[in-house]
Amino acid sequence: MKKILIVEDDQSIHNLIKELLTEENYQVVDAFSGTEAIYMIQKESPDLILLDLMLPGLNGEEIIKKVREIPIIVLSAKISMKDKVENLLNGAVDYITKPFCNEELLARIKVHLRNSKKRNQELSYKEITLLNDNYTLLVNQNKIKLTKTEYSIIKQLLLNQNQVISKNELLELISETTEDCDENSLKVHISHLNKKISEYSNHKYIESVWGIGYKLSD
Amino acid sequence: MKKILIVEDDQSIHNLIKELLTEENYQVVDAFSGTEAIYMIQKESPDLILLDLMLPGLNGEEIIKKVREIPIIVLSAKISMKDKVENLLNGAVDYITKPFCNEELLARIKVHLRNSKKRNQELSYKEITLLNDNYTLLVNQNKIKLTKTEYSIIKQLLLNQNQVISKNELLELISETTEDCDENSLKVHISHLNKKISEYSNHKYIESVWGIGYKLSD
DNA sequence: ACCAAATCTTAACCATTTCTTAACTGAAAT
DNA sequence: ATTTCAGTTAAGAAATGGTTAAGATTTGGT
Repeated sequence: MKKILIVEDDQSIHNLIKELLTEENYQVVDAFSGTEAIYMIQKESPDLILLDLMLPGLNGEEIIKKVREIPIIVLSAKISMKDKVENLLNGAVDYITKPFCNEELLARIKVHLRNSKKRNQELSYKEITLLNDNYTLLVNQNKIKLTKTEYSIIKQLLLNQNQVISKNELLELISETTEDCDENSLKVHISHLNKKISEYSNHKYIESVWGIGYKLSD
Repeated sequence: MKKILIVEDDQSIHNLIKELLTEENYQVVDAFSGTEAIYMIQKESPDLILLDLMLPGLNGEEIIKKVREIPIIVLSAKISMKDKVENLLNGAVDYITKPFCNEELLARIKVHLRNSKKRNQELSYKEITLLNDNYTLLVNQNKIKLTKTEYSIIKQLLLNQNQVISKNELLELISETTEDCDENSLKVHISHLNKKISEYSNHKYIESVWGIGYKLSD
């Protein structure tokens, strides 16, 4: 049974959605403010989030930027194209304008739950494992805290284990989270990652492919 | 660079989208009918498909049912909720109604490309195999690291197994990656390649064709 | 709204890899 | 035999990668 977090401060809309989802056999978790949403995400780790944008506490946009692992569908009365595009680019997987049709909402939820199967698997390679809830990397069972950039990089490498990831590809990925990142920066991040990993392993993990990019070493 | 297949029979809409995507640095592949779409999917294995529903040949709905691995965004003038919901449930990842806003289309494309993972195919000839996107050549199962120039050369030869590749052709190819490469350079690169391969094989692979260029030897 | 801490970028330096140049040797064509 | 092209090798040039530290920016807590 899939768990869905509803983040919506308007009581009547909230209940409407909750009823709809419950009828469809989803497990529903509630949040009525931005801060409560953050708390519930950590506590319940839902499979999908329905997110209103205008919230007390923390607004929706900031939640989108924070949350990387869980698909977020924005439900908003804001119909401006700028809002829509911005939120999609920032990390939302879908944007539905209110008022919406129940069937469409359910269909879109199903679409994004279909994909989330892949997302929730633990990523491992040899002695390292990336934990998907927080920014933690296990190296021979030792926990290492990663920054979000380091996390993005190692995740991308783990997702494509036998491929070289070009520097540009990595940069694009990173610039989703941090602006203004060039090859120089990337070098530094990779260096940090290798240093952190090497504390608990003799194996060199991230290998450069000269002039192209990086890959996990064999 | 991501490859996107546009399936749309209306010439003007097709071109409009193609222009938009090309500007954004996507590689575009075209299909103007359902049957052509199926053919291009197999031949080109695009990373994403933009699909019009009303098509000559095979209609869009059937394509959605056939294709499982590649994300499909439906572009349709059909605005009925029934159509929308049905296609989403059948396997499309998104549904955009025409006329659409360019920015929204681009944003939604990005969303669905975020999730998609490209697969790497291999190029083989006798005992050698080029692991694509890995810059590694297998010779009798022994891994050999290639530089990007060596990779470009051997890849081109493997792509045209029974043809002689002229020196100029190879030079043009190489100058994409490194400037200032002349015939002398090319000689050296070929020599390096042959040397590397010969470590694990008695067979001579790259053969010169006097005055013309090179080919894979029989 | 402020300050402290964490994180990211910039820049400099050095090490390493790859590329080109060039000289020499060997092979093919006329 | 001579000329032209190919293959090999070594050395120097050029480009890229790794490391580090400092300054800038962002984040988090009070």
